[in-house]
Amino acid sequence: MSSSYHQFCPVAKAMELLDERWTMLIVRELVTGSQHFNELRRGVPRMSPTLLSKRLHQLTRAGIVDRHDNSGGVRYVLTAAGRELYPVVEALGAWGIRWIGEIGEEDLDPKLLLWDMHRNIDHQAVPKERTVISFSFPDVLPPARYWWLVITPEDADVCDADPGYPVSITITATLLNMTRIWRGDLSWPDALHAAAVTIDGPAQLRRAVPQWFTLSAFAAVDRPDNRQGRRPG
Amino acid sequence: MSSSYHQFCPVAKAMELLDERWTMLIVRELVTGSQHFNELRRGVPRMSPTLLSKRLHQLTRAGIVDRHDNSGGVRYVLTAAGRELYPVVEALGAWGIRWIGEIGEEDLDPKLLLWDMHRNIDHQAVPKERTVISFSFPDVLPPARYWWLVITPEDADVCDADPGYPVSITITATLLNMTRIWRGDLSWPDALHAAAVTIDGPAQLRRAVPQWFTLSAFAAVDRPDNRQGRRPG
DNA sequence: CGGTATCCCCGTCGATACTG
DNA sequence: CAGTATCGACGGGGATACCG
Repeated sequence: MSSSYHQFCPVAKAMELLDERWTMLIVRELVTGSQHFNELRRGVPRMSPTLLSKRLHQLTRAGIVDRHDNSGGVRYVLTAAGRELYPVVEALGAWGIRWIGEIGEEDLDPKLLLWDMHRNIDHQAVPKERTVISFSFPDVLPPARYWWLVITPEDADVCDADPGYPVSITITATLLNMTRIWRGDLSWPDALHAAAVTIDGPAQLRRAVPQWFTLSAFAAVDRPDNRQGRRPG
Repeated sequence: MSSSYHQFCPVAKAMELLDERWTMLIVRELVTGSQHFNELRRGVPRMSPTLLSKRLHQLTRAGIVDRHDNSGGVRYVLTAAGRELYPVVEALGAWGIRWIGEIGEEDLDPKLLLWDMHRNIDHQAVPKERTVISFSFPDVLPPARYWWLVITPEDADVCDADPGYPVSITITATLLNMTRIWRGDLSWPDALHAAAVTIDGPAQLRRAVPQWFTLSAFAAVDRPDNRQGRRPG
């Protein structure tokens, strides 16, 4: 229970509910479409389950989230009030991508990156057959260096072990560069031209890869001044 | 120093800087135009000076605020990055006013209310001569029951003691109702009609009073469903 | 899958007093 | 006016283990 600011200002009243650590990130996850407890956890892996549980209770009491216990598992769903937090998340993200360009070593996480990417695949753009993308992050120590994305027209799965299917495309990049592409700090064309990322596989697929991913929702936000944004085209 | 979320998501990076207690309220004050330390304090009176000082340092280090030490006193001014937090404050306030209609006894503060009102006077609408408005909050215990607003074409001052000038207008309302008017939860016409507020003074001035105040920036936000908003006209 | 229980540390914050 | 100094309590939240 966060304490009150003792102010009638609506900004203060809103922040009483939202300024606690992790809360906005949970809202972000819910806005993104996660609903199940363990699904939410994947979006905030460094949060303890106890604390996540507590926050979900708080958000429920605040009328931002509804807990549905239908058969099929428990689902946390945004209420009308919760859905209207979208502009807040949007404004925060747009500001963050514009003004916090430097992301540290500590902020990088291949699992989180793959988890984000798998949620933002343009299934229209991917081949009808099962497509397996192998990711290699040469700068990451072996347990987390190799990842696979298994994409079908209906679904996408993240694997941290070789799923066994033939690999269609291999993407090699430092974790930072792959993250920068995802965030829109670096465009695919620029990255390929500078050899910041390498795509291996049949030429036809290789050229198509950038179309497969809808990048971060904030990738398209304009950057201040001359900072690198997504290149048109 | 707030700790990191260890996430590359721009929402997380933004909240690392903004999710600490009081921080967004200071940004709100800066956006509103306050610049001097003790001026900022008036907007967040329950914050200790130590903590305000700490937050201002943090915001400065984060590149959100610049500290100007020109002669004329120290001024805290938003940087370009800081100014761009306006949409965040706006989104938070709009959400808050829509979804947090209940404000408790604890959130009411005549000093804060008068401080807000004095910053939002339409000097075009107020008579050319010095205008003194006396406020009376019958439900508030005497030390804080009576307030005065001394308005000139250039300036407006809040007084907690009779400034001595002849009073032009007396406004009487419970602190809650005056606050609800200020927030746009209750319109002037509705409040007057329901006798939730009383305006005493010359008829000509009485009718003009509602024009003198630009209400809270969030007063005009639409309310969900049938909740009371500002009445057109 | 969907959480609770427990433990303990350390940082945050509030309160108050004081200074250039 | 523009802050610092100091101090203590509390509770937030991280870690880990465990349960239905």
